[in-house]
Order: sequence, then structure tokens, then C-alpha cells
Amino acid sequence: MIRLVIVDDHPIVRGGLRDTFADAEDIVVVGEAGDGAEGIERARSLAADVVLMDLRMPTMDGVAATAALRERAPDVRVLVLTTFDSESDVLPAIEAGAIGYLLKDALPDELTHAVRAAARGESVLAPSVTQHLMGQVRRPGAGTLTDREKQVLQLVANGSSNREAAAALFIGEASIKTHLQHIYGKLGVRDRASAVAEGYRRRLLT
Amino acid sequence: MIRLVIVDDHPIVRGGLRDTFADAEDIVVVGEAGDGAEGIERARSLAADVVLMDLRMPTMDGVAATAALRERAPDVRVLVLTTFDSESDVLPAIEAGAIGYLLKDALPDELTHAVRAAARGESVLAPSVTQHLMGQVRRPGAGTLTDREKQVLQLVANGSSNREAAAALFIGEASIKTHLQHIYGKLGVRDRASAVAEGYRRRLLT
DNA sequence: GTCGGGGTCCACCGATCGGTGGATGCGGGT
DNA sequence: ACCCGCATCCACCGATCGGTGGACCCCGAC
Repeated sequence: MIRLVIVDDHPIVRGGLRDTFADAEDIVVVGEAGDGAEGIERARSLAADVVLMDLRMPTMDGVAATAALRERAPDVRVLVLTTFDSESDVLPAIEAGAIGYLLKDALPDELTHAVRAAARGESVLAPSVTQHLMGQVRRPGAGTLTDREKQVLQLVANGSSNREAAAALFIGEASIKTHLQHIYGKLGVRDRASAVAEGYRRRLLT
Repeated sequence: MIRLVIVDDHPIVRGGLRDTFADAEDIVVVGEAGDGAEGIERARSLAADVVLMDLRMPTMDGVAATAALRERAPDVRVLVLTTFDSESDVLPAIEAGAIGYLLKDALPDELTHAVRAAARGESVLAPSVTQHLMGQVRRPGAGTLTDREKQVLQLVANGSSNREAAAALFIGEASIKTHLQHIYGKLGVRDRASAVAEGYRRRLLT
């Protein structure tokens, strides 16, 4: 029997998860928590096998909680279940010691399978997360924007539209779009707003 | 006769400006420079009345050059002429001692008038810049996003579309749009990408 | 010499965003 | 009692963006 603890700050989400695992005869939800600190306490006192961990939570977030659990209760497997799959969420969570990373659009079936896999010590990743990870290894130089790309990103961060950025660099609008596509690919994002965010996180922008 | 020095790293822009002032009988362009350090030197050695200063330049930017000029040649009026009007450009430039702030979409006529005004010690600001400044005084609490607005901005920075952010916060897409409009107003930007940038600059985002 | 990466450009399309001008309800402050 | 800030929601529109699948040129490395 797999002893599961659910950590998520939304009661509604917790309810949905509880229902999901009600059908699984080999999984029992032994506890719930609304933030990271509480989650750590529950996981330890209830002798959890697997913790289903949200990332964005008040007071103590999922990454910090995961890291703390790895330290204080190394036998507990932490399975991240969150809404976001940007690199800035995925990589810290993996580094912190999460054994799996699923997105909240996962089907109930996928969820129960993932919990069983986690209990066996196997890793389960959402497809888009897998891509991010592959991107990290496939391209050792990934995250290295060219000078031109940095210029474009800086202009976008300063409020330029594609047209304005093109004018500022004396090139065509199409080139700006191409540069941005390359930037999205390298940073693992889908739009200019999160590209700017990643730019600041990686200290590419001022 | 007003002695003018042009500081801009693009030769083409310098050329255009030179042409612009060729028609003004009371203004003579006595020198040009391609970066801030050079601009300071020219402004002093050529006894400039007014310096037309670009902000984004290699090696020494316009803000640093303006501050240095105020220090070492307080009689020289610095008139900023740049492409950008985000708060993070405007405020430092004004603080550094610029007497005016124009955008590069200004008409030649506006430019010559502004140079004459600067020579007389009067301030000329581009309309959108004036708005930024007024925003600074009118709202002492400006730049203070509400908790909800910070949540929205954080989600946008993490790559959420409006729809996704709405789902994450359990509210409607229309509310996300409204929050974003408020955020744009408070941060003095026009789109989500530069809102994210301002968020990082003001340390509202992680 | 050719292969790959960087930079530039094109067309087309659907999706999303930004702008505007509202409206409602709640709570705190005067 | 009233007003204002905050949060929520609506509709409509044009502008912009993101996705795709190319293309060309230049240059340096192998």
C-alpha cells in the first residue's frame, strides 16, 4: 500500500486529487497540507511513501519543501504536480530532488501511474518537461544568446514592438521575429513576456 | 548663436540631426561624438551650449555622461534624444540632470525649438515623458502593485497567457486583462513584456 | 570544400493581446 | 453616509504576436 500525502494550497485541487486516488486500491491518501512547511511535517509524521507537491504556495514554496524533505526524510519520494512547465520552475524542482514532474492537465490515470512509479523510485515526467530537460543536455551552450539576440531581447524588455525593435536595429521586422523564435527556443519559453523574465533570471538583461 | 554637440552612436542618426540643424540659422553643430566619454570631451573643448544626448550607447551611456557633464561643465545643457520612453530610462536621465527629454520620433521643428528652449534653460519634454513624470508625482504610491496585480504579473512572467493566468487564479480572463491594464498604468509601460521587465527592475518579481 | 551557425528576409494564418468604456460588489476611511 | 480603491466581469475592435516552413548570404571550422 502506497501512503500518499498531498501538498497544495488550493482546497479544491486537494479535493480533486483525493477523489482521483479514491479509485486506486493500492494508494491511500494519509494526509494533506496547504503549504510547504505543513507538508514536510505531514510527510514525516505520517510516514509517507510519496508526496504530491505543488510548487507555487504561500510562505514556503514547493521547491524549498522538496529540498528540505530530501534532507530530513530521504526515503520520501517527492512528485511535483504543478501548472507551470517553464524552465525556471522545472530545473530548480529537479535540482531540489523531485523524482517526477507532472502538470495539472494530467489525466487521473497518468497521475496514479506516476504515483506508483514514484513509489518504485522511477521518474515520470510530463512530455513538455522532458523536452526542457533534453534541451538542457542536448545544447550545452543553450541559454547562451548571441549578441544580436541579446540586443533584441533588451529592446523587447524596454517596450519595443517588433516593428520598433526592427527600426532601432535598422533591420526588417521579419528578422526580429526570427530572432525572437530563436530566443524562445533557447530559453524554453513561448512568448516575449516570459523571455524577458528568463532574461532577467539569467542576468542577460539589465 | 547656439553651439550644439551631437552625441549618438549611430552615424546615420548623427547625419540626420546635422541636416536638421543646417536649416536653423541660430544653431551651429560644432561637434559630434559616438559615445558618452567622447561626448563629454567634445562638449567641454568645443564650449558647447547644448548637448543632444542619446541614452543607449556603448562603453559610456548617456545617463552616465549627463551626470558627468553636470559635474564638470554645469553650464552645458543636456537635452536627451532617444528612442525609449520607459520610466527606467526617463527617471535616471532626469535625475542625472538632463534639462529636456525628447523621443526620436520628434519632428525637425520640435527639435530645433527644443534646442533653443534648452539653451534658454527651459525644459522641453516629449508628451509621453511628461505623462511619466506626472505619474510620479500624482501617485506617490505609484509603482506599488496590489497583491493581486503582483500575482498576475508573476504568472505572466512565468509564461502564462491571459487564459492560463485566469485559470491559475480561478477568475475570469477579463479580470486578468483589467489587472494588466492597471499594471501597465502603474509601471508606465504598454505591453506585458516590458511590464515584466519593470517588475524585475523594481524587484517585484523573482 | 562543404558544413554549420549566425544574421537577414519572406508569406500566411490563427491566436492573443491591448484599448476603450463601461458595470458590479465589497470594504475601509472621512 | 459617502466615496474611493480593489477586485471582478463584459463586449468589441484593430493591432500585434507566434507558428510554420522556408530562403539567401557570409564566414569560420573541420
